[in-house]
Amino acid sequence: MTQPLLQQFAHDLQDCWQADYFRLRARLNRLAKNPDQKQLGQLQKAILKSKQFRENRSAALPDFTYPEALPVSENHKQIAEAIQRHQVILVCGETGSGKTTQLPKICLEAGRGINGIIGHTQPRRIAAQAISNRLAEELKTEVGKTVGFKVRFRDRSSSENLIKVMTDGILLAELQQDHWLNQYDTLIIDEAHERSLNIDFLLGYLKQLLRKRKDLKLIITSATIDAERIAAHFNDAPVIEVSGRTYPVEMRYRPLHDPDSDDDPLDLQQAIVSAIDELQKEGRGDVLVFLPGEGEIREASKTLRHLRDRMDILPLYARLPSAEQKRIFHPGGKTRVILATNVAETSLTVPGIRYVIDSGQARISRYSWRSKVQRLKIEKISQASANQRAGRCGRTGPGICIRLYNEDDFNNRQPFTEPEILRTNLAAVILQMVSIRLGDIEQFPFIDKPDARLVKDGYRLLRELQAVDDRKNLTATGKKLARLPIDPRLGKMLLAAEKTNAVTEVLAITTALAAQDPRERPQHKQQAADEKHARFRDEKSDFISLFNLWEYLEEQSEQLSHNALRKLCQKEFINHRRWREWHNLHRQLKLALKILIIKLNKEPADYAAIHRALLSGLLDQIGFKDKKFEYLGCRNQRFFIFPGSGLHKKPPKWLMAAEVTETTKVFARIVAGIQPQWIEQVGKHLIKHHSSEPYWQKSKARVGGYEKLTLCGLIVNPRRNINYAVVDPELSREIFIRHALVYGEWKNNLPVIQENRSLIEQVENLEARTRRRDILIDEQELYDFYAKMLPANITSGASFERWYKQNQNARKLKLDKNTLIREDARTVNVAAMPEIWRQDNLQLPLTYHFEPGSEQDGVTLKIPLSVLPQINETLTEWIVPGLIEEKILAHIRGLPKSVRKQFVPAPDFARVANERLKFGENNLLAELGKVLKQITGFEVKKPDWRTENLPLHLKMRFEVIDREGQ
DNA sequence: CTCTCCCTT
Repeated sequence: MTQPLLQQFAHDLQDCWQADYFRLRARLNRLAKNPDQKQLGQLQKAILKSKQFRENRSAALPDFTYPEALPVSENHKQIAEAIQRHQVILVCGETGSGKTTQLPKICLEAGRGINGIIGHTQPRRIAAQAISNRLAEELKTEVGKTVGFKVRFRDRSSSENLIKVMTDGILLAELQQDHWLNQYDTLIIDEAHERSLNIDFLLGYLKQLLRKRKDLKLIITSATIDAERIAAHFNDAPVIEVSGRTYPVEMRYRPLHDPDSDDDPLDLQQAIVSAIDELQKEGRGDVLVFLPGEGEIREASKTLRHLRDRMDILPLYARLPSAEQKRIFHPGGKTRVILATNVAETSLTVPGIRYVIDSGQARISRYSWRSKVQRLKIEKISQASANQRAGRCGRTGPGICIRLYNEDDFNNRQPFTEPEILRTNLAAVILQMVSIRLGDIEQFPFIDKPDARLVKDGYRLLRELQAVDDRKNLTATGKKLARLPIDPRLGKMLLAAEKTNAVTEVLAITTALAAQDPRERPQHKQQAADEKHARFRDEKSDFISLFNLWEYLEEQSEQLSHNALRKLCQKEFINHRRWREWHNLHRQLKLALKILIIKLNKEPADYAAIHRALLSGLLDQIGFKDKKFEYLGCRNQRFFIFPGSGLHKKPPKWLMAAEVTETTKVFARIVAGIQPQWIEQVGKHLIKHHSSEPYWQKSKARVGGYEKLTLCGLIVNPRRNINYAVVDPELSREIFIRHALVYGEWKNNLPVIQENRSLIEQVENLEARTRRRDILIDEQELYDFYAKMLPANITSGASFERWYKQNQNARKLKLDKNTLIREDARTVNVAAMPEIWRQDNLQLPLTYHFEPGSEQDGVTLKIPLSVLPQINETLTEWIVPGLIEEKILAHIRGLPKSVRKQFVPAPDFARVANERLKFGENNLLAELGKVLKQITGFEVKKPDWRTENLPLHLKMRFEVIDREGQ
């Protein structure tokens, strides 16, 4: 019963709308395994609805023709056939061939656009919008129906569209949601030769996708010169050449230094002057001069001052105030000389140019993975770029291009400009790739594979931003960053601002950093502009300056009409268009934050809250003022504050920079003063600790030490007190055991420690009394005893106490005397060294000290002042029994030589004499004299006895104590 | 101590 029904469904699926197909097929497969009547009914409805939708699309197919004047119209049949026959084709032809607008129509002719949408991508928003308008016009419909477009901030697309024009960035963003790009049945990637980051990523991705989606067609357009490489990347896809509708351009090479002439080489400015002279002889016509940068343009406009009454000298670069840029598109009566940067090469088309002068140079942005700095150096442009420049004068009639270099130079140049992917930081691309689980980036089929070190560096930045972990997996932060349509550094600032409660301020600032600066400085009104902008300026932070500007403009835009705001912007030197961009970006990000449930703070945030959040995205762009005006940054990089900064005159000790770029010098642009402690806190995960000097910190009963903190080589804190156990628990444990337990340098109330300590003191006292060093087991043995007993995590008094209280085993730490006394010293005669001195009824304490050479060495008798007169000094001569034999020996040895020789060997005489003496009875020397005479018959005369050279420890010391115990 | 190409989610 269900089987034929399922077959019918499978058949009907073929006629469904592409975007539904895969989803419905999956549902059908599930039901085939596990049939359910109710769900089958629902599926049937869904299939019918989708079929109907597709039929509607088919019915909406408009009639169209190809404009006869366009070259591409001649080949439309050939191209349509190629599309039907191949999955990928390349169409190349120069500008003016009409390929951009006609290709979508050719796709319709080839039957595309019904099952799914024909997606057409452009590098620039303005172009996408203009092309969709043009297409809608040619197809006699309104934008938004058959033809839609979608760019940032503006979406006029829907599933009704047969053709959807968008920026390549939009297609990439859609990839995040729909990895299969199921809503499209055809994709046209236009201007692929520009090889932007977006295009290279798309072309790599599409190569993989085409294997999985055999129904998807891909058309790539490119300049002829680049076509082969791209075709090769797509398994030698066919290349269809479409002739351009351009006029011939005569090339003239006028190098600065002519090898055939003895003249001195010209400088660039002189060369421009003579080129203009030469071209004027060819007849009237506007001139477009390509120069590397603003500086050269300013200089050239000065050099060409003398031509001003005959010609309009017009600068043209991206940052040019909008009023000045408009003059380019509204020609006056005079001949125009337009001094332009690369903007005029691709982004802007200057109408009516007859002559081009090409300096052959451009500022090229290159990111150095070695120094992590972006460089903007003047370089020689490629052949492709030079040809593009020359082509700018062949659009309305034959033109002449003067190259300020020679033909050999041209022929020796690189054929193509290096694609952006080889010379930029890849963090943002990698984040997107990881987010859509593209697997190993090394395996990704890029047309030009970026250097492994560049990929590694991109991961490095993502690690620093905590977007990926050590194993290159996306973290929770990384997932959020991938969903924010902004540079990962800036996204990170926003996420950090949630924690510091400064989202409102940081949102305004990050969007300002992502957009272009709306502040204008017209060449001749710089001072006036600076004065107007001065009131927003903050002396500590350029970021705050941006926020001040934001607040002002927001307030004004709420209060004023559109026109009034425009006028205000003009008066205040604010580029209104850029302000709109900033505002739109802000709105878009605010919405994205809302989706992530990140709330904006109502209360103003303070400086620290704002800048700590900003710092989290700029941790590798910090600097320390090392010399006057010169900063030392990460990896020993030195840099200067950009002169346009509000901090330029008052440089702070520590700063962070939104950008670090090398031009004539390494400059930090948009900077703010920071506290080094913030770096320690915000950059915790990147800080390297260099610990040193562990020591026993008696007051805290732990091991203290010091550490130096560095971040990417920069010393953030030269010397910080630390708990050493955190960095080296093993060593700390050793030090703890030695000082706290072995040496007893720990005050505490734990009985086991107290008892062990007093036991050790007893044995030490024994050593003092017996004047020996070898009774107590040595320190190492005591250390080993504790080390064996203590768990590895005991590193301080506190951790010891915790363990001791919780662990019955800890009682085993109790020492006994046998453990403490060395085996060979167990038979020490202690009685001969009494601790109490007795005289009649008097009992006084005797203390012992063993430190030869010291005043305190020997035996000390403590006598209260009150009993001092009662002390029998004669008795004290006998010192203590344990020392008397040594004292006798010393006395014998102290005798004059002639006397002394009667008692050789002296130790034997001392021993025998001692045996015969009665300890403590009468005067020691008198008794000794008697005994010696008994033994030898020799009488020692009284003056021969010397007492002054006797070692100190053989004389009783007296310590008199007054009533207060002093 | 003094200045920078261009895009985009």
